[in-house]
Amino acid sequence: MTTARPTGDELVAMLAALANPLRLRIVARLAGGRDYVSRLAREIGVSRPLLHMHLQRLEAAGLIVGTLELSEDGKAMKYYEVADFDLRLTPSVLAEAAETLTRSDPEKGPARKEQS
Amino acid sequence: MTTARPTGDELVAMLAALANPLRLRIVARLAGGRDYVSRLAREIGVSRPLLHMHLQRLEAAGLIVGTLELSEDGKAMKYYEVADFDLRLTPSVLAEAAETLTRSDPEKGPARKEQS
DNA sequence: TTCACCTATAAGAAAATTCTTACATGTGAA
DNA sequence: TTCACATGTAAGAATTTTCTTATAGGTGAA
Repeated sequence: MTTARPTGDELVAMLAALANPLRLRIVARLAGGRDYVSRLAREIGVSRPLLHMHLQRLEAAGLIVGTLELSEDGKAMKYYEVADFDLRLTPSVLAEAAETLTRSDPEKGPARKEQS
Repeated sequence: MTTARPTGDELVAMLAALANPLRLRIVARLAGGRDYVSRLAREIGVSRPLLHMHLQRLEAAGLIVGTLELSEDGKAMKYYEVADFDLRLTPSVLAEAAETLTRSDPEKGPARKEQS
């Protein structure tokens, strides 16, 4: 199971990734089984470039995982599947996560980019 | 406790409301006790109009509740406190929520605004 | 009256997100 | 070769979100 105690920044990234109807439907679809990009695009009814962007966002947040595989007839297929996450959101959980936020903190100067 | 099974749209609104460092810190602060707008703005180090906007966003999502009260010396004070929510995010929970999404569904036409 | 508090909103700049269109690569089969 | 698949990225438009600044109203006390 993925990170039950993410840092504040990680949590924000996860929430932001899920806070979008299309991405929520993508996760829902993948929860029913792994799938590759082109097929997923057809099923959901979205252009491939757009889906590609959303998949990257979800993967960056650690909510899905992609694997590049070769099909029997030699085509490159990128399969995605959901990560087995389990997040709980309560006021106290959020309060704890907020303590590890590094961005947008007026006290410490805003949004220093983390380096490499 | 607030809505353990929100609709897809409600869930997206909640996640969007929490997917912001400043709003996360607002919730964290209120988790430690109720507070009124001006004081909260000073403590967090944000302008009042900006805080006002974020508070509205959080309240619209049902994560905090505001009450207008009169202080002893007759001033209007708007107190906010956290709602007692408890959300669990797993692939299957999200899959279920996604079924009740009304916006951005290519099949049914995108994002019809709900009326009144 | 003027000041120090409290509330709220509007207007516009700035920045981030979302989406489209176009392009480039590769494979196997007709 | 050309077609039908698969992958990916880049550029710009359109939209939304974030933030600042300015404005307006209220109370009580100096």
